[in-house]
Formats: sequence, C-alpha cells, structure tokens
Amino acid sequence: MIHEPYRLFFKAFSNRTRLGIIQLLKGGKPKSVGEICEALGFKQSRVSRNLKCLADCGFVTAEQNGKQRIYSLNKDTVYPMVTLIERHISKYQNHLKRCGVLT
Amino acid sequence: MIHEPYRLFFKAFSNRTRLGIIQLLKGGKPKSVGEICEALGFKQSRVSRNLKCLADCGFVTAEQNGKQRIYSLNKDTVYPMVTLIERHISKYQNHLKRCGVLT
DNA sequence: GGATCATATTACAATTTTGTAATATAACTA
DNA sequence: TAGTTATATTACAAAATTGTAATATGATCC
Repeated sequence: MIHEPYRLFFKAFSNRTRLGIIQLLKGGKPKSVGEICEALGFKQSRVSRNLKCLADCGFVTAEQNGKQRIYSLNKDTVYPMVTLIERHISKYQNHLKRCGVLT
Repeated sequence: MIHEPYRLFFKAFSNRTRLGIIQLLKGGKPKSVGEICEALGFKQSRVSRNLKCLADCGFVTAEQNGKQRIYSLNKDTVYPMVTLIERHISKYQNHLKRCGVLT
C-alpha cells in the first residue's frame, strides 16, 4: 500500500459539493452540468470545478451531447464502496458526528 | 444517502499522517503511540492528534497498557475498503496522479 | 462569419486543515 | 509524595482547499 493514490481517492470523496454530485448521479440518469447545478443549487463554476476532480479521479465519465456534457457515475467503484461505508457508518455514526479534528 | 457522515468518513482517510498510521497498523501488531512515532518519524503531538481523529471515527481502538496506549486497527472496515480501493486504483492510477484540483 | 448557449478555466479571497511547540494530564515507581 | 515516562490537549502560524466572479473555450445555429 503506497498511500499517495489512496489519499487522492479519499480526498475526492471528502467534500460536500462532490458528494452531492455523486449522490445525485447515483439516484438517477446521467446529467448535464446545467442539470446538476439546478438540482443542487450550486454555481456552475463550482460544479464544473468539482466534476473535473471527480473525472480526473475516475469516479465519473463525460460524454458530449451537442453543447452539453453529460456526466455519469462510475458505478463499478462507487456502488460497492457506498455499501461498505454504509455498514461502517451505521455502526459508528455517533463517533463520526463528534470527531473534533474534522469539521 | 445523507452525505455528511460520508464526508467525515472520507476525510479521516485523506491525510498522509492518518494513512501512514493505518498502513503501519495494517501490516502488523497493534502499537503504542511511541512506536508509531518512531516507525513513521512523526512528532508525538502529530501522531496523537491524528490517532484521536481515527479513534473518533471508529477506524482504530485504544487500550491502556501501563503507561502506554496501544492502538489497533478496526479491520472489519478497513480491510474490505482497502481491497475495493486497490481495485479502483489499479484501473485509474494515472488519473489519480494528475488530478489538478487536489494536491 | 457572428450570435448564442453550455461548459471550462483562472485568479483570488475566505475557510479549513495541518503540524509544531508548549503545556497538561495520567499512570506508574521509588 | 515527588519524580519520571507516555500520551493528550491547546494555541497558533503555515499550508491546502474551497467557492465566487470574471473570462475563455467550444458547439451549434443563423
């Protein structure tokens, strides 16, 4: 385990904007940047910036459709991960809530 | 998926010190704070601070042994997670390396 | 080509996270 | 109890990450 790639991996998931995007895509069809902005109520530059990060890290893929860019989730990784984490969280939720080091 | 606990979960894993500790504990026996410091070459306050975070989040547990505090990994969560991530990383490593948003 | 719509990129200020040094607590021992 | 060792906590400066506003690129249509 050379841990530098791990760090990036987790970092990609540790931000509200990016988790919002993942959650949104997880629940439905692939979406354009505009649709994501509207659904989450975030500015476009904010969404694009973070989509780039997710794409760079392989969690999301983009496909051009006319003027739009449609983003889909890489479910191979994201689904089993979510399952795993859900298990951990249901056990340790109280803990996670009051960790003083993290905000 | 209410994503706040997820954020903390991932954040806990997205830092060099904490990943170093996890990697160390993953490879061997439970260890005291001092042993961790020595093995990783980190200051004691740095290690304690981050152990607290890991403990708060349920990734590590502590047990008193004389003056020492022995930390062990919560393998139930950490092991399957590592497997999953290793699979993703081996596919997308190039990507993960050049994500411009994250450092 | 020029106009328009959709998305990406950049620069920068604000926030968050980090490690360090200093100090405090806690467990043992003489 | 005083002294010693091991770990935890705190305050704060440095570094990293974030979102926003402004601007650039790119695709389509006329």
